[in-house]
Parts: sequence; structure tokens; C-alpha cells
Amino acid sequence: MPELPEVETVRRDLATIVVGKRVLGIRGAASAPLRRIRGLTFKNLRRRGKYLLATLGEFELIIHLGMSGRLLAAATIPPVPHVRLVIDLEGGVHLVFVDRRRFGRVSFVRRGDYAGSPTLARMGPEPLSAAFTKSAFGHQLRATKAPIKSLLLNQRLVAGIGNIYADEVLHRAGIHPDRRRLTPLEAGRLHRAIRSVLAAAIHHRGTSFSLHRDGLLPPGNFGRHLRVFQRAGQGCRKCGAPILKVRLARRSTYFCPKCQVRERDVM
DNA sequence: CACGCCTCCTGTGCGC
DNA sequence: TGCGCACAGGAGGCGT
Repeated sequence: MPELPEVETVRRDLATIVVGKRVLGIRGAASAPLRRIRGLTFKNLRRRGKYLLATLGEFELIIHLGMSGRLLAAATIPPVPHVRLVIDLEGGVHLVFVDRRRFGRVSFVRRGDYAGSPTLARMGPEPLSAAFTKSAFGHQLRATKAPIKSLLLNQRLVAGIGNIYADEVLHRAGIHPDRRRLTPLEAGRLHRAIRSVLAAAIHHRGTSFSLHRDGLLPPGNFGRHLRVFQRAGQGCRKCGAPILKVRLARRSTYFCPKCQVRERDVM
């Protein structure tokens, strides 16, 4: 599930609960470095791309939810399978990391030491920040020849986009997912689409999938605003043509064959 | 270095 | 109904 809007939703839900609280203990599959978190206090809870970051003393807690990870704050440990880690906080609060597929990661490093997370170390700008400029984005898109969808997924040109929002922003921008070397016009449309789609998704608390509809978290409801993702065979909301599903970059890819043409724009 | 492919893990849903 | 297999929202690591 978790792409930028979902991770941001988790961050906002948990920040007010954990910030300022001291760690009383840690249980579960905690690495030796992670066990040093005991006794330290959460100074903040931040997000970078799809990563959650927290400063505690001289250290930084790095949490990536992977494909199936969830992070919950609760007074009692919920009776769900696949609880991997529990961080006990003062005030009777438990931070619970649940991850069915174990693709999630929790690490504890010296502040800013991202050597163990190359994607985080090389992360592109936050799409909703001023650092994400149309001109820099456009220049980078001219300089690389991979399919635009692969570039959106790899986190280096812009942070936080995954398979759902890659398809959604490409549809919004009217760009075929396999287009390469975008024109400045296309780059401009894509830049704008990235900002508007992600902002709207955050507003709706992200896209909720069955894994997350268990009553433990307020559900996201951006799902009903999706224009192409998991809508194969259904009509494009813009032109009515049936949405296609293909494999691209080893991922399911949904697009409208009429609104998103592969040919380069005529300028 | 850029790019593409394979892998990690577990559960679900589909076709036969 | 049962079985086997493809597939699932991510990113790290490797080979080319």
C-alpha cells in the first residue's frame, strides 16, 4: 500500500501521540542497534518519500512500511497476526509495527547516516515542497531514456510515488507510461499532475486497501477517486475508452489508450 | 552510471 | 471443493 499519501497520513496520525514521549522498552525482532532506543525520547516524527523518520537523541529511527507494513499506536497490543515490533512508550502507549509480508524495515542509525538505505540517501525532492521545480524535473526527464513510469517509481527524480500514483499522475497528465525523454510541455503537465494528485490523495487520507480495512486505522478514501488504477476494462473517466492493463517495469500498469498516447507531442 | 531483472515474504484469488 | 500458480501497493542488489 503505502506511498507518500498513505505514509503522510500515518505520520500525521501518530505524530501528536509519540512526539515528546520517552521509550520505556522494545519487544519483538529488534536488532541490537535498535535496542539502544530504550530511554530516548521522540523529538519529532517526519516523512521523507515513503520513509518515516524520527529523531531520538543522537539517533534516527527509520521506518519503511514496504508493501504490507502498518504502524499503529494503541493502549493494548491489537490481536492481529504478524506483529513484528512493539515500542513501549510512557503514558501507556504502544507503537506497534505489523507487517505480513516482511518487506518493511525498521532501523536505528546515527542521525543522517543513510548508508544502509541507498534509496533514502539518493531520494529526490519532496513533490509538495518548493524544492520540486518544474525546470529541474524537466531537465532530468530529458537526460534519461528509461520509460517515464520507471523513473517515477525509482524515487530519484521525485520522492514518494509508487505504483498506484504513478499510473494516476500519468493519466492526469495525459502521458503514456512507456514514453521516454519527455518534452518540456509533457514534463510541465506531469509536474503539475504529481502535485495535484498527491495533494488530493493526502486530503483523502490515501488509498485504502483490504489489508488496512480492519478497524485499526481510519480508512483512506481516495480509492473512489482513482481514474485508472485497478480499473481495467472500465471506461476512462475522461473519454470513456476502456482502461488497459499491461506489464511495465515488472508492475501492473493501467492507462487509457486514447488519453495517453505513446507518440511524442507535436509542439 | 544508468538501466533492467531478480529477489525477499506471505496471503489471496483465480483457473483448472 | 481442492490444488497450483500467478500476483500483490517496494526497494535492494546484482549483472550488463
